[in-house]
Amino acid sequence: MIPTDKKEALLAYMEEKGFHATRQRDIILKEFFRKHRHLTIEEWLAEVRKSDPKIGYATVYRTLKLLSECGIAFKREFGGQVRYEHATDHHHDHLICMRCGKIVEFENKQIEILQEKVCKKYQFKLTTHKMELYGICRRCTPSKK
Amino acid sequence: MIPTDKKEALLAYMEEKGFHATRQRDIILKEFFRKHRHLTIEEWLAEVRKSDPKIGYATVYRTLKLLSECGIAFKREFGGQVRYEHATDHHHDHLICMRCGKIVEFENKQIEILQEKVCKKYQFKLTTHKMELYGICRRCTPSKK
DNA sequence: TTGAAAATGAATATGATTATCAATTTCTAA
DNA sequence: TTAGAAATTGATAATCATATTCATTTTCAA
Repeated sequence: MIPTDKKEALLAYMEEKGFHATRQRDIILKEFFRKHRHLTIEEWLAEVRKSDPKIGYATVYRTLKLLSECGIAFKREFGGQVRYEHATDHHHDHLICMRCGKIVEFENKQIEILQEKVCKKYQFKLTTHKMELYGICRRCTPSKK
Repeated sequence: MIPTDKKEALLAYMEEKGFHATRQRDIILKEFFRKHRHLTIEEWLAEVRKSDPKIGYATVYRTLKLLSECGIAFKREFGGQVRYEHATDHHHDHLICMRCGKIVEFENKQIEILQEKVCKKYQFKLTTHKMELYGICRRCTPSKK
């Protein structure tokens, strides 16, 4: 369920920092990998509490931060809401349905090449970017019958 | 100083809504057009208070919201900070220097065409998008001498 | 097993934004 | 011009998401 390499990365990071393994962190890690989604902290908290209703708000905050520090999670911000998603080794952006909230990850090398071009034009050295496409997904589009 | 058409747009909007003209709104509008920048509310407040130190926080919030409602300003969000910029008739995105905070507006039709393509691929109907390129501007790049 | 260090979770603090409300200002209509 | 209804202001309080504090509990190395 939990990818071995991710688990090891976390343990190595905790070892290095002198952090302790705890029941709560185990639960949160397990729940994090059970869902392949881009959930808000509120939503992750709800998931985690299905396993242990006593887990606190702050612990979820702290543990998601920990997961992003050791490269297991990415912290994202869509429309003012912080979300944590599974880290990937390739860069990707997001397509968001404004009606149902569905989020699709996509990659487009051509766009990234053009972004580099824009930066060159303005003499900027590109470090990172943020791109979100907002629209209406197929399921939310009224059919034309 | 204040573009006539913008001033008229605001007056028409206020007329329609039954809003009153006030000294504070005049000052804020004037200051808004004095600066061609993407300032935060905090920063606009500071500008406005140079003309009238008694103007309150809430008034600036409300008036910038008013300006965006009638199409004079655009509300933006960079890195968790809300900013208000001059409205333009063409869509544009932003290039942001991570060191000095310099913001450059740019337009790139090719990227927008590719964004449409991505949406088509995932069967989304594109409504709007958000793209920010973060980097280091020329002035902030150490020269290689 | 023990004690130092870290983690938890409840509560509180913070920072940005929004709402409340009494006092003031604007504007319409007589 | 003026009265009064409606809107605005600005100080303050409320809200919301996130971060911090701290006493208690847990972990882990010796």
